[in-house]
Amino acid sequence: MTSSVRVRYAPSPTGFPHVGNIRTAFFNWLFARHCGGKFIVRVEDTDVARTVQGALEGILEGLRWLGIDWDEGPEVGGDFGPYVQSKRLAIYHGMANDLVQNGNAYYCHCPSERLEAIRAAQTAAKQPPGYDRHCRDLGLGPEPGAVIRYKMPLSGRTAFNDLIRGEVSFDNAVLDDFVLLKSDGYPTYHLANVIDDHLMQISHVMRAEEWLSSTPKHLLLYNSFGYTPPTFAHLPIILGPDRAKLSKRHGAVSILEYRDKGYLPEAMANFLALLGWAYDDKTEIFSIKELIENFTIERVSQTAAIFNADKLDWMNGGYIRRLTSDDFLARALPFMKKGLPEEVARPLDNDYVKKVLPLVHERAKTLADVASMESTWFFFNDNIEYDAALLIDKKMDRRQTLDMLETACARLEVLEAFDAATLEALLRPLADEIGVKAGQLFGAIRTAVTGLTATPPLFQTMEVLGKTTCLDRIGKAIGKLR
RNA sequence: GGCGCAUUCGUCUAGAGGCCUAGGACACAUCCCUCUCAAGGAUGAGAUCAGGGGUUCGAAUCCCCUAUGCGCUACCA
Repeated sequence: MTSSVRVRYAPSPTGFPHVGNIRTAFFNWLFARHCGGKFIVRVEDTDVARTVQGALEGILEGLRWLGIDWDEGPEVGGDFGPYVQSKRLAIYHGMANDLVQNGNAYYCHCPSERLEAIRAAQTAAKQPPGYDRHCRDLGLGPEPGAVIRYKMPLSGRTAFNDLIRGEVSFDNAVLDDFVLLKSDGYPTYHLANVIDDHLMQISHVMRAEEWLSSTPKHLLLYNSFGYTPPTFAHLPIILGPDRAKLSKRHGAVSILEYRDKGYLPEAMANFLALLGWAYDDKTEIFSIKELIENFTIERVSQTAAIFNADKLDWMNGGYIRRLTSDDFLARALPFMKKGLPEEVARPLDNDYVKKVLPLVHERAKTLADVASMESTWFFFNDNIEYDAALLIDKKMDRRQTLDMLETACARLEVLEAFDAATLEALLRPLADEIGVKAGQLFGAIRTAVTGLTATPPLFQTMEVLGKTTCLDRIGKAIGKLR
């Protein structure tokens, strides 16, 4: 299917790949793939001061991790390049000059001190802020330190139909004579964005809601250039639990942090898709393929959404459980290797690790959980520490527990095989024989052998731990009780 | 302050005039399963659809006002 749909994700390399940003990229990508159109990545590095080294790499890495590929952009090129704005400066200069020539823009020589002064005066007088258009009709020319400003119409209304919000309109009178070309020779977002979206033949501009207010500026610019504007769709933003814009103090906000914490890309994609989009009143689990099939802008919500970390955990756990054991093993292994601390067990025995991992498979909410103290340390660390009181069941006393453990230990010692089935066949009847509940016997052994009260199934755990280790640890528990 | 956008269970949402005594999911509670923890199953609590006016035989759904939240109001994007 061919389509004239061309959408773009236009990140500024000023920081890490924020989940809100990546979600915007994802919606654009889903839309492009759904329509059989093109998805373009364009780097908007026009703020020299805020550009940070390596930020772009992180953003692209975040995209790749989620499975988002791009048809044109950095690394892959394309017919409308370069896809980095700092390499397109000549284009912006030419276009800005044209605007000055035909009277739609003008040079402004006002120094920043003056701008600050008028802003201060406006705030003091409770006046609406904005440039006072001092240089608008002075017919000034270029000069070091000068900027080019757009000559905003003083009356009229600019309206457009947003695919998500419907009819939106603004009075031109409230709009500023905004800067098009900065004094350092770089364009502002407004200028570069409009020119590039046109030159790259972008059909739909899907961006965060914070851009809604500047859309009339863009529309006016398209008009001044004689361009046909694209269709706009302003996406709801993502908020933190306190309803404030999602930021670092809410915890992880970089998509790569989620990767490093052991979230699966397919779970993350599914979760992100549901932040501002819904298919129907019940379906929640979508593969990437299903997302592409079903994604439409009409079903994007217009309300800001709070990032619900609990639900992400739930979803991630579900995706982890649905992994085949081989797949789980392959994905969890690196987390096991880098997650366990030096003092616990080095070097790691691969065969042994492979026996441990299946036991935590259905219990893990994230891949990193496989290396947590509460889940697997006892498999690798012989110096397990715990309170002896944990050995004793609520309805039993120290003496009874001691006798029970001693009996069990003696029976275990003479066992030839030490697999789960054999252990269960021995221990379950033993509880009856001693006259305690199975849970009471198993509980004491569990604590003796793991130091914990919540673990994977006891017999499988003991099988992996092995006879020597189990007997040794039960022996120590007996010592604690004496 | 001005302008703009938004407002359904704590959270994510379904709902496009009668199907809604508002459905699903997360979280929560209780129960079942069970060697613990998970997982799974069942049940429950939880929203007078921000408030107030209209329009209509009938409104969560349409209109107006108010409130609240958020965004923009930079030579940042």
